[in-house]
Amino acid sequence: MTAYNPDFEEGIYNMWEKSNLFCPKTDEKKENFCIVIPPPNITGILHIGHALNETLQDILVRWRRMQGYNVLWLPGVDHAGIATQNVVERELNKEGISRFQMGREAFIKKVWEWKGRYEDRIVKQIKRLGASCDWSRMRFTMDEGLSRAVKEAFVKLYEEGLIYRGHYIVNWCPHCLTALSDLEVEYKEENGKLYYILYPFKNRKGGLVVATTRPETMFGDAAVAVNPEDKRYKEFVGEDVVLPVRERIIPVIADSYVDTAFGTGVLKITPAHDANDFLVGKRHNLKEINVIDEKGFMNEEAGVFAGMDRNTCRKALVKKLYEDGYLVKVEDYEHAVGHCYRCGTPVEPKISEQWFLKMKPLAKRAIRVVEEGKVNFIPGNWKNVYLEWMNNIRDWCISRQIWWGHRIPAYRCMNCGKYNVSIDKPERCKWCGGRDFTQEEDVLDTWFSSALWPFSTLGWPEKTDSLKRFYPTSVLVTGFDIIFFWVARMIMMGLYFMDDVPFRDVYIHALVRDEHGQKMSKTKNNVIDPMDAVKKYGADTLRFTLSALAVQGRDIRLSEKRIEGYRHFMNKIWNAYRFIAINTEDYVFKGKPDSLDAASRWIRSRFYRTVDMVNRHLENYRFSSAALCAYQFAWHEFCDFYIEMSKIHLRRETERYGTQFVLLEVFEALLRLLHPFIPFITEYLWQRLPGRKEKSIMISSYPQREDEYILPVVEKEMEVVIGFSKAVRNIRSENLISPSKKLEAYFRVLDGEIKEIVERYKEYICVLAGISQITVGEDVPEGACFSQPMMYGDVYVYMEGIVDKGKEIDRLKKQMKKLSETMRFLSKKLSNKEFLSKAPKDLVELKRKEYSEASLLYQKLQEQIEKIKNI
RNA sequence: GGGCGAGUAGCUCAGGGGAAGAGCGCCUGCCUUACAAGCAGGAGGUCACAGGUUCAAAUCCUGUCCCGCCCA
Repeated sequence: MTAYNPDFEEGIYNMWEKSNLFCPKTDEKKENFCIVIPPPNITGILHIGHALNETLQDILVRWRRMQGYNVLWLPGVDHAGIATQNVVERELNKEGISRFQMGREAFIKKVWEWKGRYEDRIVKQIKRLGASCDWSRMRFTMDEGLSRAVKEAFVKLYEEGLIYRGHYIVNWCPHCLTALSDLEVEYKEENGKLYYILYPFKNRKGGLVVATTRPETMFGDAAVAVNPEDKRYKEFVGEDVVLPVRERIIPVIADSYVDTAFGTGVLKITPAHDANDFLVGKRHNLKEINVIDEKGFMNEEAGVFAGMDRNTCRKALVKKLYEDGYLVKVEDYEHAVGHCYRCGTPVEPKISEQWFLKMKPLAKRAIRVVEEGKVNFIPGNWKNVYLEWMNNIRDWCISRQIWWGHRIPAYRCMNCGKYNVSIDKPERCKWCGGRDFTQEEDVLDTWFSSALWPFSTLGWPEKTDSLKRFYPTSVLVTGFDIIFFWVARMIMMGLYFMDDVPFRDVYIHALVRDEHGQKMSKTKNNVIDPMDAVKKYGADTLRFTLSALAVQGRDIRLSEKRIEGYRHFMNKIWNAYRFIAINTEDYVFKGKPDSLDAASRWIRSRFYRTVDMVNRHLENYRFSSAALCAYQFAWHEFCDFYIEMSKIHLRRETERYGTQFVLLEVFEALLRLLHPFIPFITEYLWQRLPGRKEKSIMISSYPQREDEYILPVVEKEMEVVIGFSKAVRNIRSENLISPSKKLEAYFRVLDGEIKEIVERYKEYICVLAGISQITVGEDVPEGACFSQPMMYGDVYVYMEGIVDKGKEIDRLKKQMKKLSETMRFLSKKLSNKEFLSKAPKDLVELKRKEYSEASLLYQKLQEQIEKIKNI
């Protein structure tokens, strides 16, 4: 097969899995390396962001495993409370069934069925990407162990006074019918209206005009407020006004919260339907009048408007206000409106009883560990984002009025009505001794269980070996969108329950966008489904593309063309293998070769330099640099030059073995170097190389810097060889000389050392440049020649009469132009006294040398032009 | 309103004080027995703008303009 075809990928994965290669060894002495996967939601299928996330983790995990670490990559999925409940509900609605008809228990059963289906699907997809997770440790946020951990955590936090139940205004989603945390609300700019409404005084003429974006909440107004400093309204503070339409009497109060510049400087205060008003209400002891029900409909407080939904009511009410003469004016007004991040419905601030987790005490330490570098964000700028949020953190509303999730372990005594919080249902009420309980209906925010993930998955609250061994984990790889939702909360919980950070590094990767920088979304129809890409190009190709694009601090713009481009790299490796296989059919291992040709020593040297760079890049999470560095070596050094040069030595009996040896040696090591990025093809080809010791490349060792193989002298010599070859190639191409035409070349070399190198490696140059014969001398050759002056020496190619004198002169003149620009720049520099005195000495020397070289080349070009003219 | 990031070749992006780099695209020539998913060569950029620091700025500083994201 001459072209790469990734059909073998699935077979390779099965082999790994069957051979148990993903599980950590029990070797106590080895250093541990552990990653817990950011658990994908069970709502649907894997998207390209997951593919990036899994790829980067797998690169780290495979790399460390090969380096000899005791590696655990622990997989799992998240129950994703509201999101999952919504998708399952939508499915049921299609069949005309509502979850309320089914009842809680039957509905939960349905969701578990869904979970089973989608977990399987997601796991299959993660496997298809090549992820080397230890599947025997697969966890689910609602499995038995994790449920136990959640209860344990809740009870402890409650007992220590960090969890409390409170009467508070929260963000309420009228569609999902649940409270949301502050983080789960997305603000979007909307073109609304600002309504100016007259509230007449009760005891005097006139009234106050308030400005509001939400007139329909006025039925819940408890006061109107002005700023105490506002001279315009000072005299009215303490007066009463009459609420239009409802004709309820409410006071005028003064509160510094009021912005004098907003609207008229008079605000209506609706404590039950606005978070800020709620606080004002608390300060002034105002009544909290709820006028909108949980589904967003007006209740009886709205009088004739009762039963309308929020928006219908607004329209009807505005009309009524207008008719009755209360509506002063309406302005267009752009403002941010909060929407439920799961369903997009505008949230309704609502007063209710909820469970909260106090954040300030937990945040304190979580801030310190990041400031002190015990947790390290990469790239570092995310540290500021994290700290900024943590320093302004507010209590976390953790209860949700949904069915799918961890039911809160709080039991209300039917006798005294108080809560007993405990892991299991209590025998007796600790307040009154009652025996009859009902468990709290609410469930916990999904992120509550996710916050425990790095230790709950390792067995907490049991003191397991795994926990001892792998906590703190080594690194968390995730996207910036969940730094607050998840990363921050894990750090707080880890510190609280484990008394140590959950991970030492947090690598924050980019968002994958489409080629135009747009977020991928189904509605825009610009999604690249990772599984489609895998089917079409292979998982290796997708992985390599993603890692090559995974640059720190910038979003990834992915296009199919890009993926296709990197498939060519797989093909290149595939064909390099074919070349080696064809040329080592007779190879039998006979020990280390006694001596090696220069090309072989050179490629080894280049390889180990590459190895060093790749390792350093990976240590710093520079995935893109690491991948591209290996790519550059594999394609542009190993294939472009070494394979070409090896052809000479393979032909000679005495040298054949040594070259075969190094071809195999370096290629085998190159496969190991590339394995974390492209695990399938490297394994597939590695299995086909002779003389392997291990069962799989996965558990072979990762290449590391080997100083004894790095040979600067050989590298320097090969540089000369490549330089001469390129000069000839340039002449050939520029003069449209067919590649099949063998050329005779004359190299004019004055430097003895260079002359010696050229003489010694003539063959390489011949093969690389398509030359039949090279003559080396010191004189300028006679006859018609194309020329290419270089610092090492000048290259001349004989031609029977220069076909197009003008063209050749143009080519040389173009080079002269470049040189003269260089010379002008350098001479300016070198005539600057300050440069000569202040710049580093060796730099000045270097510039001097560059100048003399440039002028020498310039002169040579001029002479050659003259010569051609005279032919 | 506050913060963060970005502006470099036609496109996507590296680089981060000593005169510009890659991939893709483009142009030219080649099926040279590993690879046409390839090989060889080439064109293409006052590094957003304006100041400043420096012998030297794409790179550091200040400001401006655009773009994106986060928070309020």
